[in-house]
Amino acid sequence: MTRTDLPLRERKKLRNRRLLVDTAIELFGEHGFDEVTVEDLVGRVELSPRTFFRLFDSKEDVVLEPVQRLWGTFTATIGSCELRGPLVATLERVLVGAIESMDDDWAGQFLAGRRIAERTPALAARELRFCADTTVAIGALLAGRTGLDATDLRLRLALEVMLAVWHTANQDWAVAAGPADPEWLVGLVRDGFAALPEALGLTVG
Amino acid sequence: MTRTDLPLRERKKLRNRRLLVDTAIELFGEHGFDEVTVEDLVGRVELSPRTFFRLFDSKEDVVLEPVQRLWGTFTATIGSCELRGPLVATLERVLVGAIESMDDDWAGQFLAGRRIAERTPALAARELRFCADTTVAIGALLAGRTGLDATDLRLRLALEVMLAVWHTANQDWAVAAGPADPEWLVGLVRDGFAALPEALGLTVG
DNA sequence: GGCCTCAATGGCAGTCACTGCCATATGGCA
DNA sequence: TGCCATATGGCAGTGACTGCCATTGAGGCC
Repeated sequence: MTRTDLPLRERKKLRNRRLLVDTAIELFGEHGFDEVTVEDLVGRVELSPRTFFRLFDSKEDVVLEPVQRLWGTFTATIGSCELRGPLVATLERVLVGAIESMDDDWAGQFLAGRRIAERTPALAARELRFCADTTVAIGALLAGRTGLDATDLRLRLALEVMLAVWHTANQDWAVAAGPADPEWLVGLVRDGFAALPEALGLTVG
Repeated sequence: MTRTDLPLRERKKLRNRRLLVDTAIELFGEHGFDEVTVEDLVGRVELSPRTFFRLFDSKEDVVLEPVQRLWGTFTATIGSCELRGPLVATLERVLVGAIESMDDDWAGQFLAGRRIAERTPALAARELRFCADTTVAIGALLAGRTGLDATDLRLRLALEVMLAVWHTANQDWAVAAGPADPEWLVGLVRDGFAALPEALGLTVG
């Protein structure tokens, strides 16, 4: 029944990681990120603080694990995806694909983490950095595959614009009520990309 | 000769702030952000650590003071600027205007701070958050002035796109050699906005 | 000048995230 | 079973940051 493709030690480690993520999101969501210490958290899952910091680089990272998962698969996909049509369209396709390929429990964790991040500036900052770091990596990958220079302004702008859409979609998803539905997020991402031309042409006053 | 429009006590406070910013950028630039403690820093300017944390919210903030100054004037301007033509064009105009209205020593400090931030993840994250926070404030301001809903997708996208351009311009400015020239940055910002259509249409493969 | 008020500062003790070091325990394997 | 590699725990230490209280010094009033 249980997967045995990994040695017991690895599975134990992964189990502890998952347990910490679940418990952290639950505790932080209920009492607030700053009100729960690492010691509180590891006490709940019978681990030592020292071990926590071997499994995660920081207290923030445990909440942003779903974010890392998403961008990890995004980066993995971008290296082998089909490059057809406008680059922005490709980015949209890969992003949507990455969202749809996530585990069933990803959406709930991601959304819960995002709501915690919204009332915790330090977390919000860290999340922004994850996205920014990823775009740099993606830029290098794409430059290699397309023959463009990694410093090409258009390439970097296209990536930053993808982030722009991603951020707006995220905001709207976090606000939306109801259960965490990744397809809802996909719709918001699509809406964002579709609204780009109109946003650039928007005239006021 | 010296400005006397402020009481002595206020001037002293401001002088200490400026002194701390200057010294911090110098020390962090030479030895690295993580290698210089707050105690090291305040030792150089004969202040207590306790006072440092009353003048700045965090160790990071002292480096990002130029960033705050820029976005502060940007926000101040956006409340009273002329709203004509496409919103994105207005944002470009106000951003350029804000850069050009900075003090003479702003460019050097900003650039030095940016180069420190590039090799200090925590600083980069904080800087991203400043920008993100500002866009939220700007969004609310613009929504009030234009009659748009603050949650309007096109409005938020336009703001995020401005950030996209800003980030690329920043990267290029930090890489560029030579003395810190704000007009050079203005040119990069203009280039970024101008390249947006091409970036969105960019086709590869 | 002398005095009073209040903001700015300094010092101190404490919390908490995070790290290096060493001892211990436990899975993997012959 | 016994050996080795790795994971874990405990401990002591660093450094950012805060609350509290005593002290200093600016600004106004007589």
